[in-house]
Amino acid sequence: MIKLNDKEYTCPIDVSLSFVSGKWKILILAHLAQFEKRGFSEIRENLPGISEKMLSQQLKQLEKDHLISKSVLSLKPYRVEYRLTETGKSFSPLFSFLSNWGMDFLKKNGIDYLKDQQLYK
Amino acid sequence: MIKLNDKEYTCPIDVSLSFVSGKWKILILAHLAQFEKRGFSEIRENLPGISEKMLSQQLKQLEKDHLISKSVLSLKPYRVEYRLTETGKSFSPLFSFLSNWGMDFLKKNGIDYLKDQQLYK
DNA sequence: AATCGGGGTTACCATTTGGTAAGTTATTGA
DNA sequence: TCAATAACTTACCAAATGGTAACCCCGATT
Repeated sequence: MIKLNDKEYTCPIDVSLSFVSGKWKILILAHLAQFEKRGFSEIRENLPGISEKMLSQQLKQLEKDHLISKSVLSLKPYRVEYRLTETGKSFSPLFSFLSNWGMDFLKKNGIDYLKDQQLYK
Repeated sequence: MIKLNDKEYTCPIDVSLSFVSGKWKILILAHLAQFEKRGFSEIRENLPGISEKMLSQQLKQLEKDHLISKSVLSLKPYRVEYRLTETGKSFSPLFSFLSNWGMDFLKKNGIDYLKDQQLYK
């Protein structure tokens, strides 16, 4: 067992997973990898089905883990901006692998995601 | 939204994640990627903390999703062997990325996993 | 004055996930 | 004969996760 910050990990993969596991984390990170900077509602609109509570929770955890950073653009009215940190960006190969794997799988099942993308509005 | 087999996915990444999300799945797959073929107890011993119930559940799901295959070597006594299918093997880049990312992170935190491995018996 | 949009929080509840412990069948070794 | 090992299953319970809905402030638009 590996011990770090009072937590135990069975192996390095376990360490990595502790950052990105959670129902929406990878999806949020991948979105930010694509768009550079996004507001709360922009992220929400890109993840059909996520509730504001969930989004808020996951963003907080990602921020705590230093994978994303939040800038408050103005207090009144309250406007924010989320973006990946360097640590967050270091997961990019993960997002592209998962995205490519998923597109491959879809293709084998008769769905051409890239071609049909306009259908998924 | 992408529809496949009565389920909905927000994007290709979501499709990929549906196969490998779950507390122990990636760890089990990565172990099988390393060892080719393993019995039930061999896997369990490699994942400190997993219960037999969990291992049994996760193996069943992985088998149902065709990421691993199970061979029954003998009925009396009951002996089995698990290994990755070709689909399972196609996730290998994922395992190596996560493993390398984890080792990098550990190194930045003063832990040299490769060097200290013998300590983690 | 009322509504919309941005960016949230809170309370409550249901579902899912995970943990513990015990039981099962069968063989091998001391 | 007793214990250990392999490969599970089952029952019961606790904790974590996730969903719904309502509520908050604030400013701009209609």
